[in-house]
Amino acid sequence: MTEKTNPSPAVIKAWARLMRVSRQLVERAEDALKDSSLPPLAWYDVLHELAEAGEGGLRPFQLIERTLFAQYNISRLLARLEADGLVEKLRVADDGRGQTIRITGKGRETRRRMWAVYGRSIVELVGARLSNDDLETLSALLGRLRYPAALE
Amino acid sequence: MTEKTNPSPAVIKAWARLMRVSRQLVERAEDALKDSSLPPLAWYDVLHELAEAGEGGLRPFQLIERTLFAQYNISRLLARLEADGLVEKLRVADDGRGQTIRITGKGRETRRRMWAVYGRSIVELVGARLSNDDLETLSALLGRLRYPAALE
DNA sequence: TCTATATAGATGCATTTGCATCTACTGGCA
DNA sequence: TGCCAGTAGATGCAAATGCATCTATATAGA
Repeated sequence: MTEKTNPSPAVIKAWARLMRVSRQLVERAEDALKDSSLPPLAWYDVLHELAEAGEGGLRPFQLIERTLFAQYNISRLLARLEADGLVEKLRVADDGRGQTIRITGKGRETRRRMWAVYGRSIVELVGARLSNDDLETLSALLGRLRYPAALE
Repeated sequence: MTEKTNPSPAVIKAWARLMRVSRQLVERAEDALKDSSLPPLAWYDVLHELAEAGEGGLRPFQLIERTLFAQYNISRLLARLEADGLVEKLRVADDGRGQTIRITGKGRETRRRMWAVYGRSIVELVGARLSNDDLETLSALLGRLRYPAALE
């Protein structure tokens, strides 16, 4: 007996909707940021992690773990953020290869302004369309699609 | 009384999971295609639409409607597909501005080979993790997040 | 200690995306 | 017919992404 490898109509439908809806939502959130002359979502993700990390900051490889960006992507994104004065790079004492990234005051301010727009998008695009119960259901279902795989 | 614009924790959680999971799934599906030396997902989307359209083909603007790609993106994607011999561009009689895109035999064959890999990814990543009922529930919830907005 | 291997992060180069604009044709209307 | 706004699609240029590789430091083992 072999493994089943042909997607059922139900899986295909769910997959297609997931692909389509997630792309649409990202696009709309990005558009909202652009309309307010704010940086793209990727910047928010990084600033958010750094803001949560506080004054201790984070190492780039920790950002990679948390955000799913590729290494070279983080490297250049941080360069842009630094050029904009939103983060600062600090030499780290016990590892000469590495650095610690810390968000600056300007970075926090930018994050705050982005959140005002981004949060509004989230409410409009999702919050206004699903009840609290639906949201819980959706989160639970998506949670089961995460990697590394949760226990099945 | 003003509109609520601050996302609840439940919305934020659902949004975050949707963003993260969809990105992970796309990435894994893309990786599977790459591992088999096949073209990226975007090519599949277009070839799929064209295969469904049959011999009559589709106009580029119809592809844009169906796939959500930007106009310039479709324009260049079609150029690449044509260069690879997967589609052909036909002058259309009643509109001198436009063209009709038709999938070739090689295009159909490529689509078939992509589906063998892509379909398997879909099964592994989603089909194996959710029951049929869960899939229906997920599709329904995502359906309510589509644009243009379904009746609410 | 010396060497080999692994890890942190940067970067050169090709490809792709995004934006704005351009060309070509259409269709409405005076 | 002649003009003009609108639509279909292509494209120049700048920015971002992906891939492979590179440098520098760290760590493990002979």
